[in-house]
Amino acid sequence: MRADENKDEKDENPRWFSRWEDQLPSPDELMPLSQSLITADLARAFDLTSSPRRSPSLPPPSAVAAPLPDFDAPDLAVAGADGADEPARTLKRPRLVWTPQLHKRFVDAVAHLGIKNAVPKTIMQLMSVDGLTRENVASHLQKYRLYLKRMQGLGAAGGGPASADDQLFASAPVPHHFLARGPADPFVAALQQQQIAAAAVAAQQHQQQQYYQQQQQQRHLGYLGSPPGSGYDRGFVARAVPPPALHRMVDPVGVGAVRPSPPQPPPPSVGFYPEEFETGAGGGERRVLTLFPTKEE
DNA sequence: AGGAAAATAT
DNA sequence: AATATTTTCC
Repeated sequence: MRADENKDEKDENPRWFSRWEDQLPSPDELMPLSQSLITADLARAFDLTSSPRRSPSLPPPSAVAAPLPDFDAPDLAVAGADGADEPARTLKRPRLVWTPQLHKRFVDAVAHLGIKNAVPKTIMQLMSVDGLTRENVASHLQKYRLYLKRMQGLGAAGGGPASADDQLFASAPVPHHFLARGPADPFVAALQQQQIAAAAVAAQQHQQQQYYQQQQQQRHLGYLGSPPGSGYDRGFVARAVPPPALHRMVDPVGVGAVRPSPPQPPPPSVGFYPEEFETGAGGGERRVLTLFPTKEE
């Protein structure tokens, strides 16, 4: 089920490189971005204990621009400390959980690729998240597009807060270019604001939730993650660890609504996207792209 | 491969 | 029961 993961290809214009450096390097986002989706279980199953963080066959940057920062893969399950091991039996790929961080990265990738090249494969390559498959991305992209579509519908009507439901998507500011034709609509602007605002909250909540989940799961697995209160946001990528059999969790807090003014979320700096986006290829094309060919751009 | 729909798992 | 993610089909 996992024959080809990252077989890089070739073409990419060194041109964007220059730009990338200008846009991506948001201290906040670049640093913590990469992550390894290879769970400890999986790694073990393959006897890859040493864990060369990177994909063995990860080819030279010449092919896939690697503007996305390198990282320090936070191994989520590093048991072995006090005799707790994880069942590596489950060789099935655990469900990928799209954390706000991951999604952010996804959006970044799409944004910087320009709709033109924003297809599953390229996106995946750009994200360069170990273990991420094309399918994962394709699927997410599908959903994301749907989300954007819905969002476009809102426009300047009497629509209230776009969609407070898609917490995940709300966790990442949608680059304006993604919205087909969205001049300086005050509403759109406001909407963006909301998104951004919600982003922080969403991320936080999601974070908490995730944390909670992990706690539960880990508890079952027998190992503890990072201690609360300190640097809890470690593993950005969380795989749904195949639970033993029982687990029933209902969010203790109302994670369903994102409107009450939270007593503590000082909206951190959410990165914005510069308004670039040109099909830098060939030479001359310079039109604003809209995410997908849903329209006729 | 990409995209959309159907199937599942949570 | 509703979603989030995966798998299948075109």
